[in-house]
Amino acid sequence: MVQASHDSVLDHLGRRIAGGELAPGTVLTLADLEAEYGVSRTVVREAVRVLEAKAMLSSKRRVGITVSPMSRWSMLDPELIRWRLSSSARARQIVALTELRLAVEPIAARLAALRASEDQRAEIGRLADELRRLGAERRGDSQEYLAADIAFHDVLLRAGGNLMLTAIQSPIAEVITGRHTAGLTPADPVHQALHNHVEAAAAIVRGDAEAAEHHVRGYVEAILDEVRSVPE
Amino acid sequence: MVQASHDSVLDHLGRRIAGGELAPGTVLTLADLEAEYGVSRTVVREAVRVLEAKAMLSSKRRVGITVSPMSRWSMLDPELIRWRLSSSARARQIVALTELRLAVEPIAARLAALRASEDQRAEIGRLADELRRLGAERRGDSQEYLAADIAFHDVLLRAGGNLMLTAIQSPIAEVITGRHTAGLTPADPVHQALHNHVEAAAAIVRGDAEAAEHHVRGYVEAILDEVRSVPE
DNA sequence: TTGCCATATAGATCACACCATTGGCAAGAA
DNA sequence: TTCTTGCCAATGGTGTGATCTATATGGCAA
Repeated sequence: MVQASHDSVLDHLGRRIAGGELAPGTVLTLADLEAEYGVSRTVVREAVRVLEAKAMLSSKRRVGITVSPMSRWSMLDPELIRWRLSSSARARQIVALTELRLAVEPIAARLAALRASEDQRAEIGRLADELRRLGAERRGDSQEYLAADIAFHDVLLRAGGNLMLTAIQSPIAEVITGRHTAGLTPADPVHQALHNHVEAAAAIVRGDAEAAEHHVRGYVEAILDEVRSVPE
Repeated sequence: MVQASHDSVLDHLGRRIAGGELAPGTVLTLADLEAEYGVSRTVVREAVRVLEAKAMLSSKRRVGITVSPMSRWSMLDPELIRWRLSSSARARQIVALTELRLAVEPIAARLAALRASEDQRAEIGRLADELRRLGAERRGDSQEYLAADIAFHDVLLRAGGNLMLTAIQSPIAEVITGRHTAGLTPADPVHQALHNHVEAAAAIVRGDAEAAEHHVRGYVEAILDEVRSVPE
């Protein structure tokens, strides 16, 4: 658990940088930040250290604290992804994240088909059934559908047994939720996408790596087409 | 720039956790760490904050600082990847990282074929030529080959224009270097792998996304087979 | 047995002091 | 004028003591 003061300074500063308000090259000083946030040096320093660890800032004696060029940032950092999702770069970040999903999810599905435990296979099958059922009942925009959708992707990524692939679960969940909250999920799910979910689940259950990879790629490609068509 | 004291404490503590010496559930206190490393609270606190940001530690009043379960860690964090590569989990980490490459590199190649700038296409072509030349001269184990190999993957990932995909460049470079340093790269490169590099480059140069993806997948699959055969 | 409360504990924050580094300026040399 | 040298002041880095705050825990009472 982290405290309010540190957390809020870190979060606010992180957002300002991620959102471009503090452009790369901008120089700050500890004294400035102390005064601005009205907190002690300790708090500011610790926040700066964390942002330094994400390669968003770099501090040098006699110079100050400089905002690093975006190309250096640890873009896979979940916190940074969240900040960018809540910034004006949101649309671009969603596309980038979906491209990452297009890379990761099919491979995770392949691994899941090979390595998932019995419990995980059962869980994936169950969740796919639920998605299908809710879809058939035209409840694709319900809370239950959202929960099942998130759980489905969560198990899928975890079942692959690769913690690095699992690591993008939380940003994915956030995007799915965001899409739902924005009212973009239709009550009547797109037939092909739902079909791919169900087929992917079936393939994982029976251990068919090729099919699992193929069907997952199918639905992520559909999502990618969709998010690319959203204007920035 | 970060200072010696902070850096070394962070690095050492990070390694101990990443390497499993400090198992999840282990409870530390600031006072312990202060005494152990012989530095002030400030330094320890900042190191702990950074590890907290990577979800490797969590601190709670009246309890202390607890090592978090591995499933929570930000496994895509470059620093954490480096720590794991230098721990006893090295072999497993290399396999996991190669599975990630299998996901990411083909997609990056596809995007590169679609989006690379003229300069980047030229650079990729040039690097592939150099790899082929050095390979033909049986200099696959030379420094030049290593440098060209790293540069090739670097441009490939960057040319896709997705900063999240680019972000795994440095761990990949580290693995390639590690493989080279360990003397695992033959003077006479495996023909098929080299061929796939050259074909992938040609495909990117001419903007053929399908072929680029296919050839990159080809060589990453070969690498994956290889690293999986290494005993832990 | 259950629930409340006092208390000790450990992190969170603050304020201050001093150190180490170094960018930039000024003086002097070429 | 241009370059070198050396000093100075600014700024982050580290250390320390004090105080605040949340909370795990044990003891007491109902």
